[in-house]
Amino acid sequence: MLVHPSIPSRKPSGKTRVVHGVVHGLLKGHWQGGDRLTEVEAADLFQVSRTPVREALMELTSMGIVELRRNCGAVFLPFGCQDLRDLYAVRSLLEVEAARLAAERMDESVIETLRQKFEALRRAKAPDQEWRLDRELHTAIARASGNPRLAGEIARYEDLVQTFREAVGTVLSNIHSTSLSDHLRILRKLKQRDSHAAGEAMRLHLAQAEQSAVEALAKMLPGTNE
Amino acid sequence: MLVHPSIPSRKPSGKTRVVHGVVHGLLKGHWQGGDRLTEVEAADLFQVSRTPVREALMELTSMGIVELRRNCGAVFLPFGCQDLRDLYAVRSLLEVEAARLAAERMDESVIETLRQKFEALRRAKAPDQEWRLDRELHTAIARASGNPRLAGEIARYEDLVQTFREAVGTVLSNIHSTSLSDHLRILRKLKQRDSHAAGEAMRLHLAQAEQSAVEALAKMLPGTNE
DNA sequence: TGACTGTTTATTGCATACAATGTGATCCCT
DNA sequence: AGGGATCACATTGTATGCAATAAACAGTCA
Repeated sequence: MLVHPSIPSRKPSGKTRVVHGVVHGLLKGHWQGGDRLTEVEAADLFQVSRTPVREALMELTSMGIVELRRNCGAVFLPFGCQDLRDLYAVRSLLEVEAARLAAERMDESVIETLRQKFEALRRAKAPDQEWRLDRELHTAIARASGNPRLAGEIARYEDLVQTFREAVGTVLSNIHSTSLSDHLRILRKLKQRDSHAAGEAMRLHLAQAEQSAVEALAKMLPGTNE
Repeated sequence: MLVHPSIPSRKPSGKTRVVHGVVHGLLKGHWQGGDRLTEVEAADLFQVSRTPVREALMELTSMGIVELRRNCGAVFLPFGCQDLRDLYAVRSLLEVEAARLAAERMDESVIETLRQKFEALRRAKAPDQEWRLDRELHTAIARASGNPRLAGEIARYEDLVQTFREAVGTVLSNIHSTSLSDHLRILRKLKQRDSHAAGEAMRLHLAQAEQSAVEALAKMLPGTNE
């Protein structure tokens, strides 16, 4: 959804700080489902005015983190391990379909693009770079589906998990060892234009990612949520 | 996503007016994909300040109508018949999965709820009421999937098409004649807990809705977009 | 002529003040 | 004491001004 400006390195905007701060607090267990947060509370908490807070709360609403209620502040939606599994169920639904559609439309130029991105990912060293290239690969597959709106929804979920990662720092990192072989399998099936197999390979990959994410979350929320 | 306050009848907020106005203009062909709209332009156009305009543009971004670019204004994404088909492809993906999951989890109380909503829909007279009850039925099925996030995504798409309807007035109305039998079939399969059949019934229903919507859009955009 | 740099301008980001609105409590009347 | 109207407060919605930033442009030096 957001286009990355070349070499960002910009100071994050107030809105971004609030979004990250709220997600951070949620993942750290400072808030739970049902808790309320008004605009002035958040503005005071993060030392910004209400304007960026409003924008942040709207973004959090569209992310499914909070729900805005008139004159009641933003109320947190439940967020435990089961909710994370639900999230990955939707993400998997979208990305599996994209992989299926992409397999049917594969041509040489797209295959070459994906191959290059995979090679870049294989050569990546720093975790930050890995995450970025991993995301680029998924984005490329989503675009190859030929359905821009589907690609957009997938990008929303990539934004979401990226926000989670950035909010907790780069803690949960060593996933890519298994992930490389997953990606290789997906690309092989895409190259063969085997729609069903490509979808299943993507499903398997996301199931792995889900398991890692749920385990990481379970460590962060020791018993506070379900 | 948004909870409807009891008996709304409120004056729409400035943000809402801008969102509706932009969507209206888009559907009327006043804007096309690639066109730019800055905050001050929109504020001048709709006679409100920049604050509600900003919020409206962000909502339009999350709806996939425009894309925000720094210091470039909001640029419209393409929106023609093919884009509408893409939209329905995603909506169908989500709602078919919800119907499948719901079928597996059906119990007596949910069946009774759905039956009541269907009866209400069957008895509806005014088009407004029909749309509201139709949406309530879809929402109930989505909730019955047991995946709140999936239900939330479905609600986003229901918001989207509702915004389209409201933006053009209540023009495209007489869809429900065929829709009633569709809904009856879906409910029958759900009641039988036949996951696959329920999903296919939902897919068929949305294919009908897609066709109606595309035809309506084609009439509104006579050749301006593809 | 062409590229580079300083300046100007357009546009967004943020803060503050104010208006509108809903909510809850209090107080009065019966 | 109970019910209803009223008032105070909390919260959101909107307008406006200013600051920050990026894009466009022109002017200069090679």
